Order: sequence, then C-alpha cells, then structure tokens
Amino acid sequence: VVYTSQYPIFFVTADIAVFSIIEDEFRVLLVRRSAEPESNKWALPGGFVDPDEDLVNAAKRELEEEAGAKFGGVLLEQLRSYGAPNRDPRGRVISVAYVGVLPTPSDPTAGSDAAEARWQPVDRLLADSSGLAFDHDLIVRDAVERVRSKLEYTTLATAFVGSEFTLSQLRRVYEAVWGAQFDAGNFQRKMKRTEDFIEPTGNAQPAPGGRGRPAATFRARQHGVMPLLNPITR
Amino acid sequence: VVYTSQYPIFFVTADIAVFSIIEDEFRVLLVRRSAEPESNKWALPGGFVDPDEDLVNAAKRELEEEAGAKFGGVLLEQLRSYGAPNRDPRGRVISVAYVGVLPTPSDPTAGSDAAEARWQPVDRLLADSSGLAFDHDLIVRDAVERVRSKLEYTTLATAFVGSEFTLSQLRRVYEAVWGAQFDAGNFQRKMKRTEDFIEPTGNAQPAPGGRGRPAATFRARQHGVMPLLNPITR
DNA sequence: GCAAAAGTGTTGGGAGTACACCCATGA
DNA sequence: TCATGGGTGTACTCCCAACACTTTTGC
Repeated sequence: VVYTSQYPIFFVTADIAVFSIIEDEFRVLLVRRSAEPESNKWALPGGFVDPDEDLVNAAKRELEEEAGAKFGGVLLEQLRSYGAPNRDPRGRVISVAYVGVLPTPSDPTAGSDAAEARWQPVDRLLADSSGLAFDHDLIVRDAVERVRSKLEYTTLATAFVGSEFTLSQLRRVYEAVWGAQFDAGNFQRKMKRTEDFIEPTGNAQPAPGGRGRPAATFRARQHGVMPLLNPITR
Repeated sequence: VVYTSQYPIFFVTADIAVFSIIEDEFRVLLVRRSAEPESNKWALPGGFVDPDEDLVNAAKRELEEEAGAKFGGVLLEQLRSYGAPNRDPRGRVISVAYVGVLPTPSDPTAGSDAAEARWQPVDRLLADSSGLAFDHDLIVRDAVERVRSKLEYTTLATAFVGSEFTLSQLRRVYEAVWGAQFDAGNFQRKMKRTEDFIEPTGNAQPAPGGRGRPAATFRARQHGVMPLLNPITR
C-alpha cells in the first residue's frame, strides 16, 4: 500500500497490562511473542490499531486475540502513551497503553488457553527487571503504580472481585496489591462506613476451607471506577 | 513525500494544557488557530510531532512556538492520548496531551506576546462549554481534573509558585485551583507538618500591599512532583 | 469442645476544624 | 493607634489503629 502525506507518519499500537488476583497474588497477564521483532520474549498483549478503530476497542480486541480468551468483565482505562523515537525497530511506533483489571477467574487457567500466555506475579516481575519486549517493563511499572494508587482513592478494588463478594475477599485484594496486612475488623468497619462504595446483598457465603462463620456478601454500589471521599489507608 | 507501509498510518500531535495562577485566578493558556481546519477557533497550543522527536520535547517546542514565548520553568507531564477516529478532518490523528504548570509570570502578559494567545480563566471556560477546536474541550476538562487531584496528594502546588515563596502564596494556589477558602493558620501548620514538602529559606518577604507582617519564605524540598504521605484537604 | 473465620466493642492517639488571640509592619 | 496580613494556641471532634472479645460455623 502506498500513502502520501504532508505530515510525519506514525504507527500506533494498543498494549494492555491486565491485572488480576490469582491464588492471593497480584498478577499481570503476559504473552510470548511469536513474531519478530523481539521474538520469543514475553510481552504485554497488544498490537496495531486498525485505521477506523477506537483506541479502547483496539485494546479490547488485541487483548482477546492475544490471550485467546474472552474477557467480558474486564475494566479498561487508558494509562498513557509511550513514544520514544527508537522504542520499536519497525518504525516510529506510539504505544497507547491501557490498564485492565479482571475479577479473579473462576477457572484459574483462563487466559492461558493460548499456548503462550501466563499470569505472572507482579512482585517477581518488578524484582527481576524482567527483560520484557520493547519498553513493556516501563509500562508495567507505571501500570502497577496506577493500580496501587487508584486502590486508595477510588472504588477500583471491586473490579478485582466478582459482582457479589465478601469483605474478606475485598480485603485480600488490598493485601495482594499492596503487599500489606490489614486488621480484618477495622477493614470491615472502614468499608461499611465509606459512602457509596459497597452495599449488602442480604446473602452469605461459607467461609473458605469450610471452617469459620459464613460471611455476608456485598456488591459494588456503583458501576465503574468512582472516586472515594476518604482514602483507604494501610 | 511518498511512504509505503504494512501497518495503518497515523499522524500524531502533542497538545498542551498549561495552567498558571494569574491575578489569583486559575487559568489555562489558549491560542487562536490561524489555519484550517477549525480556523479562528480558540485551541490548546500544539502541533504535529516531528519524525525523530520525543513526545515531551514536541510538547515543549509547540508550546513555545505557538505561544511565542520561552517557558523555561514549565513543568510538563503527560495526561493521556485522544484518538477517536473522526476527531480531526485531516486524517487519523492521535493527540498526545500534556498538562503543564507555570509559576505565576512576573510579567503577566508573557505568553500573550503572540498576537492571539490568552490566559483564560478555567471556571469560565468550563461553564461555557466553550467551543474550543477539535476535542480540546474534553482535554481541558481532563487536564483540570488531573491538576485538581494532583494538588491533593503530590507536591504539585509548588510548581505554581516561584522557587522561593510564602505560605500565603502557596495557599492562594490551592484556593484558586479548588475554588475554596482555607483557614490561613491551619494551612500554615499543615504545610509545615507535612514531611518532604517545603523547607524554610531563612528569608522574609514584605506582605502584599505593604501593610502587614512580613512572611517567611520557603522553597520546595524536592524537585519535580513527588507523592505526599498525607493528602492536603479542604 | 476446639479451631477458624466473621464481626463488634473499646480505648488511646493523631490530624482536621473552628476560632480566639498575639506579632510585625506601614500609614 | 489602627488596619492588615502573618503566625500561634486551644479545644473539640472524628477517624484510625490496636487488640480484646463475641458469634457462627465445621470437625
């Protein structure tokens, strides 16, 4: 195909850092690249945006194509763009990065249906400086920071759990993402006191492992990510 | 010029929402477009990124070219990208938007050196739904929100004042950006108590208008924008 | 009964708010 | 001496953190 233009030409990709809590660990979805450049390296799912495609739709499409699974419940929010002149050998490529959050999958292998996809624990990834393709290292780092800070002052945590959840499940989200321990009792009061965050469903769920008092379940009071009046701390 | 490509082609602009406090008002810099499309409309300064130019450098260059002034002390941080398929009639254009913060200019007309540039009060702009070119309305809205929230939990406020400032000047930043009144005494204690934010210079400055006790001056303890441990409220 | 997890009570400390009050300067 | 803005003192409230304690379940 041949184009003419009076302006400099760029290519644009959408790359997605999708996070979830799996086995009580904060993890990010990686895929192994099968084509050049950076073939065989682990990378964030992503790819070139189509000519008439909205950016967020491109992110969603690439995510499902590359991970080989449907992510109906995924929450996507734009992070920022990465456009250093030599970040990609194929030319001047701008990556519009998205942060995604997925509820803990009931099937813990979902997203690993693709031969080469895996949920990588974030702590290990950041510690190893990892050798991801392109500048995906940097993108993951920024995405992790975004998620950690949005947990504090928005309702983002509910995107990590199903539509009906116990306060312990919600607490484990904060503990996994922040790598910190919470006092279960205080956490409970804090969540209930926070306006416009959660509401009781009236149902209960048996404690994990069978032993223990069943927990009341809650649902998010609002859809999407909303700011909180008072931050969640610790 | 003729290019060939196997990937969809995009053009990329850098657009900047620069804010400052002028006459105790929270304002944003606008320029009047002289060329098609959207000729004669007010818009954010910005333009096409050069083929081998870093995004943030493009933002800085366009800002100075379009506003016709040097902005040495400007702080630039990427906001996000805007890439709806039909946002620009010239083709598929991705705008990488930046938020800028400039200390109150000693010459209040700086940036208006260009025939058609002006510092527009943010409140009026948001109230009027404004009719800026392209989707710059939306960009300004997002940029304002970013600045307002970053004031709360980072050291961003110091970017609005000079390198040496009084606590009243800093308070007026919060008051102008948030449109709220602060108790001067409590504000003072809060700033001094907040770790790693400001430090005394040992100097003093006469009160504005001459009357009143001179104010001690402070400087930012850190360069750039750093997260605060405790948010600034009210 | 015992262990485990859910959930409540209680208490002490620290931060925010309101507002009174003192300080330093120019006119 | 007065007006003005800078800066401190004080008391009240609310939230948070720690931790003891009660409740409800399975074994």
